[in-house]
Amino acid sequence: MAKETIAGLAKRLGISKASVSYALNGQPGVSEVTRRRVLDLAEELEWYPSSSARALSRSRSGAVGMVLSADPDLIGTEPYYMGLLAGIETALAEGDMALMLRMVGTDPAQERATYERWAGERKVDGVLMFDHLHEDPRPALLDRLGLPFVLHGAPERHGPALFSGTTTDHAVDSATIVDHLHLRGHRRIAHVSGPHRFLHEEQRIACVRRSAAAHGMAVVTREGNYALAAGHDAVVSLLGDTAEDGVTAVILGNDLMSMGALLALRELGLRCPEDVAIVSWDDSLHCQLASPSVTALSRNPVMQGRVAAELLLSLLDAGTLQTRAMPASDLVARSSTGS
Amino acid sequence: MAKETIAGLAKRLGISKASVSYALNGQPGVSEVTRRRVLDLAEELEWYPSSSARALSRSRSGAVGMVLSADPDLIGTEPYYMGLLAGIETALAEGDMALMLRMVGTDPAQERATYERWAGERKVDGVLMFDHLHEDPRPALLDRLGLPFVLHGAPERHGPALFSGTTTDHAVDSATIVDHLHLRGHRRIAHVSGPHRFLHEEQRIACVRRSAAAHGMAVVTREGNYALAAGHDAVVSLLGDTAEDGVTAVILGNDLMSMGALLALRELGLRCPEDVAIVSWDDSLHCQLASPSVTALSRNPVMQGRVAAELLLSLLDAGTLQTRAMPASDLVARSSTGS
DNA sequence: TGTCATACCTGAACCGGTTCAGTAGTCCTA
DNA sequence: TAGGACTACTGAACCGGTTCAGGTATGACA
Repeated sequence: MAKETIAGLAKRLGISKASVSYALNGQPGVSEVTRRRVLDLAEELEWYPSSSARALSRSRSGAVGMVLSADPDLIGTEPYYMGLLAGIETALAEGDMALMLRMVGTDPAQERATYERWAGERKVDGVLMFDHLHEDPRPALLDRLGLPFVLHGAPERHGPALFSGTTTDHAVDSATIVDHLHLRGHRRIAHVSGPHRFLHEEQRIACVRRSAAAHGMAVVTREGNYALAAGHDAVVSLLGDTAEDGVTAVILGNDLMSMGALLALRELGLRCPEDVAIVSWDDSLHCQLASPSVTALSRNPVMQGRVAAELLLSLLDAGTLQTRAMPASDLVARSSTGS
Repeated sequence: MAKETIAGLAKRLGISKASVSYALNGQPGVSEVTRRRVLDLAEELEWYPSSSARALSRSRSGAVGMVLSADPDLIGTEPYYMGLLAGIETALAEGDMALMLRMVGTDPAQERATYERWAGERKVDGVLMFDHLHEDPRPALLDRLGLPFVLHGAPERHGPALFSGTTTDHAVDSATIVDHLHLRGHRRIAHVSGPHRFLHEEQRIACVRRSAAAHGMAVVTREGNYALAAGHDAVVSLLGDTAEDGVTAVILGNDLMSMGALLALRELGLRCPEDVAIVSWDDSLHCQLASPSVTALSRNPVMQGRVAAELLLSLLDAGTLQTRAMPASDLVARSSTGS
């Protein structure tokens, strides 16, 4: 079947292309009876607007882009991103926007090159980004490129927003975790964070310190990279032969490192939660299924993705910069803290 | 900065748009010195072709689409798809194609509506699909819509291919699993498959039966839906109070159901692998981390995604229908079968 | 009756590329 | 020296929408 076009519809109805366009887009300039005739014919012939023609004349691509940077072989292990993606996609679909996905390696230059290309080719109308970095070059880059964006996990700021983004109150989340441990009698805890280059990890570290200090608790910190082995190694270094300080609880930056921590405890002959308690800063099926099951902060990635996408949509069609605070996360108490 | 266009380049160089276009696309019709001048200027001005203009005039969108149908809240639990996605995306990027992702619920009508829309709007040049269904309406639909596609997990066919796709030799995979169990002394096994509406599940059931029969082993089958609870419930029904037959090993259709099976065994007070062995038809971190760790068929989703995407690329630019057989999967022997 | 506002509609330009048909100039060959 | 082949280039049409400036017809009002 040959594709119908606006010109085709116009010819069949004996009217001009312009009228057909006005009718189809609900714009004034056509009578109700003409509009109906156009709409009926369009439906009958299964006419759809050509997305590229529309993109060209409207200078809007109708798509937003998202770059996932991670080792392709490890990407499947992060359920958090899949959840985000699901939330993002449902919100975008409601706003009639398509999602363009790109996966690149861990080299940050690739992510930036992708943005440059997208902007140059006008392939996406906006971009969703994650994880604010220390001295993050990306906001300035995107501003220079004229690409609207939303940063999921933006720093909290007082005063007017510099860009759209979602924020998380790390102080509340930290207090939730630390209080939980304090209540269970822990006085010396460890915090194995993700990489320090992520701003939110720095903030978490500071907030955990503050919350602990308020209870008179001591904190040791280690830097991990979110991989299983990092959690494992950190725990070995904290609690193995060379350890001197009596750490009785470990907070780990994500679910994978928490799993690594459990493995390490088993190797070291330490019982969980009797000897050492474990808390994960990210919930997932892994935390539920592990034995012992792991107490975790539940962050609801689907909802977060949805909110981030909604921010982007409103930025795109109203130009309103805004930040939105994520609701505080709930702690799901499980066996690893003796609950 | 105002966007540069081909017309702008042409004006600056004092030549025609046509020459600029030829020069930029490596087409004949311009002298080498002109080509260089165009290329140099384009680089200097950071010119990129407008994707929508190009799409319009070439009648090619430069994107391929993929619909993931699943409950948004459960999508994160299937690492297999994330791996596929990663493989697909890297292959597409090499072929300079963008990936358009759409997530819909479990209603198959939504998937079909998406294809209709994509075809009507000419938003994608082709589509990647998964999981051949019983009497699958999708190939016929896509043919009618004129949308090229690749079906990952197509039925094996003798004779010319009706469409492009990847195939898996379920007989080999089944034999791998069944032989492994036979070798360990199991004579009565259970097979908890995924939903029968998937063709590959039917084939797996038949192949397991055949492999088992060859060894004189008996097989009981149950149908699951890939969810944790399904694996749990199936095992309870197979091995709980009401069970009569002495099943000593259970094959589960994916990693989640395998985890459910482990939970059920624990509840029933059965030891794994001493009382009952478990094999998962899909490997993942869950299988590695479970205790006992679960013997699983490793399917390498990243590679599979890559192959599927390559098939689509060659279909799009050469029109060659082809099917490609996936290499046989390896069985990763772990504790759940006493390895 | 003339003037004006309004509703409805149209031709043409435009978005930014690709591509076809045609022109001029050069060189080779008979 | 005419003819043909080839190279380098150009103007214009085209892809399929959107949108602007204008053109009629109609009715309201003075």
